[in-house]
Amino acid sequence: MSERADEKKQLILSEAAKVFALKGYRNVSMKDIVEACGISRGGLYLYYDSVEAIFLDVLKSIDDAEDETGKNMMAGIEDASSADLLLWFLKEQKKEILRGKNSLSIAAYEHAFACKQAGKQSGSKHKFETAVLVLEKILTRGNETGEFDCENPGGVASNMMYTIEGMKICARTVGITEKKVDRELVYMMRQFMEVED
Amino acid sequence: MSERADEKKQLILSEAAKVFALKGYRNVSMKDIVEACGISRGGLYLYYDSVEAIFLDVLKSIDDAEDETGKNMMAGIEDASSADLLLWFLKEQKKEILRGKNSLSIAAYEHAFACKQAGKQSGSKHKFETAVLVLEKILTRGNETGEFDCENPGGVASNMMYTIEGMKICARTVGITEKKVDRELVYMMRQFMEVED
Amino acid sequence: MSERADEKKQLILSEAAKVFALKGYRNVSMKDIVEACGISRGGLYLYYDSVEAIFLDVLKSIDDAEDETGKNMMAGIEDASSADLLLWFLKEQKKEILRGKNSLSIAAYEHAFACKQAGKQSGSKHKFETAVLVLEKILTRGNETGEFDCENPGGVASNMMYTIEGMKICARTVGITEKKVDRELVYMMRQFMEVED
Amino acid sequence: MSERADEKKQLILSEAAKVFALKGYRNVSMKDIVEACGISRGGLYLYYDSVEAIFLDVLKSIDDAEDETGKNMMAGIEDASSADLLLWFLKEQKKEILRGKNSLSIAAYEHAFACKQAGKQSGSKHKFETAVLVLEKILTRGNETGEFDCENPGGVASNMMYTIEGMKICARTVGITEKKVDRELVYMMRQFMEVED
DNA sequence: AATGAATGAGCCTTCATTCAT
DNA sequence: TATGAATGAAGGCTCATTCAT
Repeated sequence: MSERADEKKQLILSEAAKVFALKGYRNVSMKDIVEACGISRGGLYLYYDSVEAIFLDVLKSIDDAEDETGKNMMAGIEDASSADLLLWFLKEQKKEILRGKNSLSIAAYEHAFACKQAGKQSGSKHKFETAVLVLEKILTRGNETGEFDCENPGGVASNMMYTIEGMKICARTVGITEKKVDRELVYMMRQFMEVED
Repeated sequence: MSERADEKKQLILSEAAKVFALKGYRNVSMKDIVEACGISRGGLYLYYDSVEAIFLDVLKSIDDAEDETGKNMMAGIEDASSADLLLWFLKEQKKEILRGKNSLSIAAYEHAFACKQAGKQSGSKHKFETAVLVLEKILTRGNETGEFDCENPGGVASNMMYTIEGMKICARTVGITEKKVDRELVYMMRQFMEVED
Repeated sequence: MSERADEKKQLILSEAAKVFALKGYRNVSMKDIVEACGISRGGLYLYYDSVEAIFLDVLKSIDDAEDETGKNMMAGIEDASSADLLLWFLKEQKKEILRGKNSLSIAAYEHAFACKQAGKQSGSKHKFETAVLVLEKILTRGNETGEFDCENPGGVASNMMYTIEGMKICARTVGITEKKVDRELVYMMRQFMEVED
Repeated sequence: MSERADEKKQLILSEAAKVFALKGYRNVSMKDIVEACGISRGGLYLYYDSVEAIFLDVLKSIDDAEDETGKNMMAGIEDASSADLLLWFLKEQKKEILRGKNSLSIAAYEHAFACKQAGKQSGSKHKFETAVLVLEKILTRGNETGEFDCENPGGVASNMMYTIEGMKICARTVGITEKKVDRELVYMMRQFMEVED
């Protein structure tokens, strides 16, 4: 693919991302994206065959960006305390939980469901498992440094991520308050460390 | 509404429920339901104006049925131990988590998202909050009988329900195994009672 | 037809007349009439096969009633002056012109057009021609009594009715004011009699 | 709008005009127009959103054409006598009155009624008022040149147009003969000029 | 590469009409 | 007679996808 084409794809992805954040996945038609990008219907088809193809690429590009951020973060604070790492991690999760619009999460859920219905495999698996692993690593390190006292880092990590995932979905369906999120996060941390209110 | 019409509605609801379980919410058209029910297009409109109206009634009829079951269960085991009640509660949740197809949960999520996008209010809030309350009541009673040792029943209940909700959504997106569910449930119970592996 | 059935038809006609006055002809469906009459769909079909059949009967019943009124009026005022008769006639026409809603005239036009399109004959011909004849008779009598000075009563009568018909249709399309109607009527009368402003 | 699109619109308008002339306004569906134009359903929607939008544009294009003709006519015969202008004007009106099919007038009436029922404003007002003004101007000029003797040109003009409008509607409902039209026109002209039979 | 007009399938909705009760 | 549930045709509209330019 030429450099020119690559730029075009970037344009499409960044505009499409806004559309998905605003309208979810199921409500987005090729027309929406075409209009958001300011290109022609046929032009879009030169790069992507379907809304789904675009969405998958949007997700991928965002994941790549997040991985990058994550790595930089990790690298930049290699000498940070485990508690700091944990706080950073949970703060990110909290942001994601509370980010209602401007977030692709609803679109991602919708897409996952559409895949399920069609018998396809959605791409969200990797993201969740990665988060569990990162969390587990932080806990383990905290155990080593004596910051945490966590018998079963793997189990705790996976429990925490399920709870966080539960809050994420609840925020998008039944609703949740920031206070509630904070309470849950503190509750989780108490399992292996001292937290003041 | 005549009894005749009521029977027809029951037919529609039960057939539609199967369709929603199979195809989710967004993929279901009036045509799908019409065909599933073996009635005419116009005939369906005599009873329901839209797919959404049908879906809401399907949900309601199921909730009613569940409330009924729940009450009977509660009544039938009023002298059951709190531990038994908790086990029954968690077993129900586990079933719901693992019930992939044959479940309306995906459709319910999709509907909640569609509501969100349209600025409407989905009906799932009540269900979640009720579950938290039931769980809290069980925990409190267990404290009183000395079966459980749970300092903060409200907090634990809400934490447990978020975790369960997280597993539910994960089961429908990234996938989850029964073993994993069991491990999480045991982990949760360990917070306030003795559980053997 | 039994007396019972006749009463039912009367009910239908009187309710339907209101509907036609309100919604015109083309916007009226069997359902509208059924609802207005408070009878069943099938019940209506026992008496009338179509909206058109009902409308024609409504027109007929109204024409009959008007003929009756007209005859009574004519009889009751046989010794009235021709000028008085003319004034009564024009007053009736004015009322009809200005009666926007609450009038079947739009429905009648719509029906006539529908007939035209379908190659049928509408029933409005008779009404118009009758009016011309009545007017001509009044003018002729006025000539005889010396009240009017009208060389060509037939021509004037037909001219006046076309003008009145023109105002009627304009009232329903481009709009017309009462003042304008009065001015036109006075203008017409000046052709054969003295009229003060 | 590109030239290409403009041509397409022209095609649609000219085909649609035939359809409206043949079937009136209320009997015309998008499907009718689509078939008349030989294009696809979706294709038509690229240019017009509704039958009404098409009809309004048809009317407009015809009005524009008529304005053009009128101007040319006026220009070409600036030195014509007022009597000639009047004759031309009345001849046009006569043509319009007698043009049964091949005329959009029924459709225009139907549309006006549909607007009335829907509480909208139909566009026919302008046309009528313009005609009154033109006629008044002709009469006034005729007075100045001594060709006519008309005390009240405004009143006469409006009276004439109501009568003409009456004939127009009668031609489409109760029917009218050419002879009858001629007689009326002569009758009107006699009000302010000498006319031989 | 890029355009955007055009297609046609598919869904939604209404309504005249029939028919078993 | 009377009911009103049921039907299916018909019309409205949208959208993914293609294709000539």
